[in-house]
Amino acid sequence: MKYNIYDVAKKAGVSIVTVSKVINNSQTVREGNRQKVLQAMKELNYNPSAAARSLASGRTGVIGLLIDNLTDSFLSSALGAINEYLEDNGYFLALSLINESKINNDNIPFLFQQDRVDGLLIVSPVCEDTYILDLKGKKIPFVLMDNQKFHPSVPSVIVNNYKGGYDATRHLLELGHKKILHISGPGLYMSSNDREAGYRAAMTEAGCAPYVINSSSFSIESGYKIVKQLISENKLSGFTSIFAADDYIALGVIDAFKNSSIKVPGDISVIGYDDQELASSFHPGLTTIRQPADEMGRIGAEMLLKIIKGEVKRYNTIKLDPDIVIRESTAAPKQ
Amino acid sequence: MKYNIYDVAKKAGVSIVTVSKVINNSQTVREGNRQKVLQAMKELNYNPSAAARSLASGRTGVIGLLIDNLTDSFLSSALGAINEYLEDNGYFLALSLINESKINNDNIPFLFQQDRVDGLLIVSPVCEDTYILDLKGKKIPFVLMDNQKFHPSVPSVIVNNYKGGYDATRHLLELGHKKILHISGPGLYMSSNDREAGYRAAMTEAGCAPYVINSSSFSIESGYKIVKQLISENKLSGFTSIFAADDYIALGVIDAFKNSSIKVPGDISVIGYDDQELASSFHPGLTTIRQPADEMGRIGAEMLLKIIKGEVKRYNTIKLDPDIVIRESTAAPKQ
DNA sequence: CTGAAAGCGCTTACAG
DNA sequence: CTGAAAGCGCTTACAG
Repeated sequence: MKYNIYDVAKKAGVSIVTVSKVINNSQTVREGNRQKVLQAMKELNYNPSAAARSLASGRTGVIGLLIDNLTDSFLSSALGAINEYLEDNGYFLALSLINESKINNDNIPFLFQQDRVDGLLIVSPVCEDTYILDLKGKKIPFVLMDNQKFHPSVPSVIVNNYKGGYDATRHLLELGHKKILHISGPGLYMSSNDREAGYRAAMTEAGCAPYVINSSSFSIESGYKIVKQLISENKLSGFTSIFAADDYIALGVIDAFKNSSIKVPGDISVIGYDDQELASSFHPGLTTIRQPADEMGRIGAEMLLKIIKGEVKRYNTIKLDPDIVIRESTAAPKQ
Repeated sequence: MKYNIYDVAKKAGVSIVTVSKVINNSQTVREGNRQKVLQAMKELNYNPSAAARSLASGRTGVIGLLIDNLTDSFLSSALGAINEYLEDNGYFLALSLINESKINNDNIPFLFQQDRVDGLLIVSPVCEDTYILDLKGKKIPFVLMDNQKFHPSVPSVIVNNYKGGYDATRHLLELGHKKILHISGPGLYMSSNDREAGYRAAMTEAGCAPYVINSSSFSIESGYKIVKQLISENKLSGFTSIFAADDYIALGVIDAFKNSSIKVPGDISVIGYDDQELASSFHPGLTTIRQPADEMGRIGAEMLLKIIKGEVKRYNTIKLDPDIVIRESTAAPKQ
């Protein structure tokens, strides 16, 4: 019941080479023959063997994706775009969920085997240095996405976090806020530092003094705790708005305000970062900075395929700009 | 620089058959030879070609996973367990993100090709009937996980939603609540109906009258809207607690209460379902029913491998029991 | 326990 | 535009 390329060739009355050419969309096949082959393939319900094609051609048709966290709706959205682009181009996606903390030289991910994948997409790595060298040594094509550090010789697509931080602050400034508190993300992440730098630049430019508190993690709990402590120490007075380094922190901040009967945005405005799915779910809806996840996914996948096909020589980094999404959590300060 | 099995055989001073046996962990290799082969493989940094192995053996070593949504922390946790089990057993995971609404006979997912995968894991399908037939026809082994309908002839691992609904209600009853409102999930899902049935059984058993409102979706927004409307129509009075069909609904419910200055659990208790990551993030922490996601993932993956290896003849459905996780959102009713 | 031989199903120069 | 031939790198009976 399972047919091979010889069965198709016989049925179509051509050689297997011609069948192979039809399978591979080669232009050098007479239209009449192409039709005969197509017809035969259909009648036999023929599917070329992926293994045989890989073995003969040296290509696998699979792209590996390394990612350590899927709960993030930003990543999940990027993943959707990647998957779509890849399928459209005849590749398919193999997943490696990694806990980066567990990676070391003895424990190189499964997919890092030359013949398993044609290329690798590495999403939001924290300690990318660990494998960049390994990958380069093995000559496996790869693209970094949403990476923290800048690697001049590695193709990557990242988001302009400086601009995001700047725009978030500008939004608050334009509403009339002057005392704006920034809750920054973990210093481990370049994105945290960039967002903070954007905030500082906007503040300085406007002649306002920056105030920054550091959050130990991008989490609801952390935002909640920070605000609770600020309130209990009475250090919040004077601030009319908060720019949180991400939506989770912002959500925790707002939760703390709700539990303390402080109105958002009536008493204080809050802006987040990422436009997670949750940002629009609670009331008030969270004003935030949207990262172009879909675009990032598509561009990264596109870049990788180009590298694989050898259409690209110079590796470059593409930096995408975020947008602001205005909802209800920000408003002009009370007079 | 890329070596094959002949290079290893020559270096080790044995035939390629012996090398192959070492690769495949065959027991019939003299220990001394095994060591020589292992040594040679190491020195040459040899990796067997996955494509060649697939072609020769007819096995691919990849398991396809069909899933349509990754933002759910329940699924994401199951996925982690699946991934781990599969890697430990030498398989690797190919992902197909599908929008089930787009599936039809002309648009059968990519992975449904006999020679691409050794088997398929189908997680939380809504309209599984569409492909069960297709898959059976193609004789691709598969396991359904967290499926809605009961398919006697299909191996699957599901969670006992009836028991979850019953236990959630019992918890409230035992705290002393009598007027318990249930916000049920979309009727499209079997899980919604089962949870509701569990609720009704517990209520009836306790001699309490059930009250059910239907939520059109498992979402924060929906829970929020329902409660806001209940409050505005003054229909909430009398109820001392709410059992929401999932955590998202519960979170929306609590959010609405916060915005209306109704205290949880002081004025009203709320229990959710799923133990999403978010359940413990907000204040008060949400009491909820935890689904054994890890266990489900591992058992499903295990089942599939057994089927693939032919170790299983009878297909059966495994039903797992959920646990209750008690946090701060439930308490005894006010006197 | 070991190995010679056949075969898995394609693709890729190459010659025509 | 077409096809004969070689080769991709393994696994699997089978015989010894």
